[in-house]
Amino acid sequence: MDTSNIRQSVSKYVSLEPEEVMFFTSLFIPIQVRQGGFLDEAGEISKGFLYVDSGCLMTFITNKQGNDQVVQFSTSGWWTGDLNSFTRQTPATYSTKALADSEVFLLPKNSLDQLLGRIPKFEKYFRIIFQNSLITHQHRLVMAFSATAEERYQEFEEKYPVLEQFVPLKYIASYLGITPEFLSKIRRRRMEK
Amino acid sequence: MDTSNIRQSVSKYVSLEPEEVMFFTSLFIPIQVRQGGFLDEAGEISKGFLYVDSGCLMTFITNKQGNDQVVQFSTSGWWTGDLNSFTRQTPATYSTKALADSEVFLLPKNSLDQLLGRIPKFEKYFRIIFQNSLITHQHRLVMAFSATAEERYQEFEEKYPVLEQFVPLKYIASYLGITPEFLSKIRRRRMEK
DNA sequence: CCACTTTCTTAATCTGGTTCAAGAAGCCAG
DNA sequence: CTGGCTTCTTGAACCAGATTAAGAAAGTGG
Repeated sequence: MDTSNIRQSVSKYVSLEPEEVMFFTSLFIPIQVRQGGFLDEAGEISKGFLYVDSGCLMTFITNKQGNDQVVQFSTSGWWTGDLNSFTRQTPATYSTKALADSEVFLLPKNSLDQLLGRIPKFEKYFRIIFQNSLITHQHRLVMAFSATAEERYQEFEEKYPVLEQFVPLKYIASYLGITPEFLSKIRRRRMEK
Repeated sequence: MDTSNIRQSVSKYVSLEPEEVMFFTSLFIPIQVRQGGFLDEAGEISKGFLYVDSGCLMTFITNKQGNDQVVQFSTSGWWTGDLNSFTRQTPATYSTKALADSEVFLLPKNSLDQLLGRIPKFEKYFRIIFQNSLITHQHRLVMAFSATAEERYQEFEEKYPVLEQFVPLKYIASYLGITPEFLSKIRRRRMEK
């Protein structure tokens, strides 16, 4: 499997020596997963942190009522996984599955520890990854509380036009924090205008 | 102003040489702020990243309807600020003000850049800070979408018993994503049981 | 210690979004 | 091509929480 995508992602923030590149790419476990396949399952300890090379994943939690609540969609170039389970090696609350045939790099906990120990520059890389993700999450939280479902849907469409092509609407509804029925209603209201 | 609190926070994740401690403490600007005072204001470029040494701050956004939507409360040992404005030096969307007389360390952008350049160990420190904050935000998002206001209030009380002592209820309501009137109703419902 | 402002509560009414139920439309696997 | 599964839509009844308005309580500054 080709590592050019992830190497480029890293080189956007830190520059590496050739032997460092060799080392870091050797730590990843490449995984090919078919649509519907799972990469991590709630209840088990997270297998690792996940880099999406191609395809699309969703990370979600199954709540008490038995509904899947989408926490994040991840397309190529994104990291995902259950951070808490991963770092503390405790049973995961989130599951991650493929919404399309995908190519993923899995970075197990001890590999990340090795990586950070040997090439501290990766601390910077992940610091920036987490920082950006944090900014996004803060924004989503504000939107969840102060925007209507319709406004959230509109922003979603503008931000992730590609996702709308192939992600089932019920998952988009879940990501937006509404029921599929209501998303349907919003979409119709739209068409009528 | 005493830097022992923040030095301890850093030493929890990275160990520093004495001269490194000297350097990093020299970069912070200590600020004393009275209850109600502002540390950052939406529209302006963030003055810096904020470490709360004592007291309590709240970071919030004023939405179109003119209501303050609380993004975060920060008590001693917490970092806060408008990360996006801070890193990109663009006008802030969030404001930060003191909910009690507070002692704060301000770390301006160029000081942080210097710090990370000279002592890369701080990349690790902030990587962990952001990572933990991200985990918390993901959880809050899930709760926002799949728990009732009452459940969220209960969790808030369990997690931040101290905050409830002195933070005005209207801000707690805002943090929970509900109106003060509804929080009032929840509280009464509680008492009656 | 008194006016003024802010916070908190209560109650009535209203609404964005849910729930339930059922049909229509896709989408495979055999 | 077809039977069965999952997704999507529609509509009616319903509910969690918002809005509006008004009074009570608590700060706070002069």
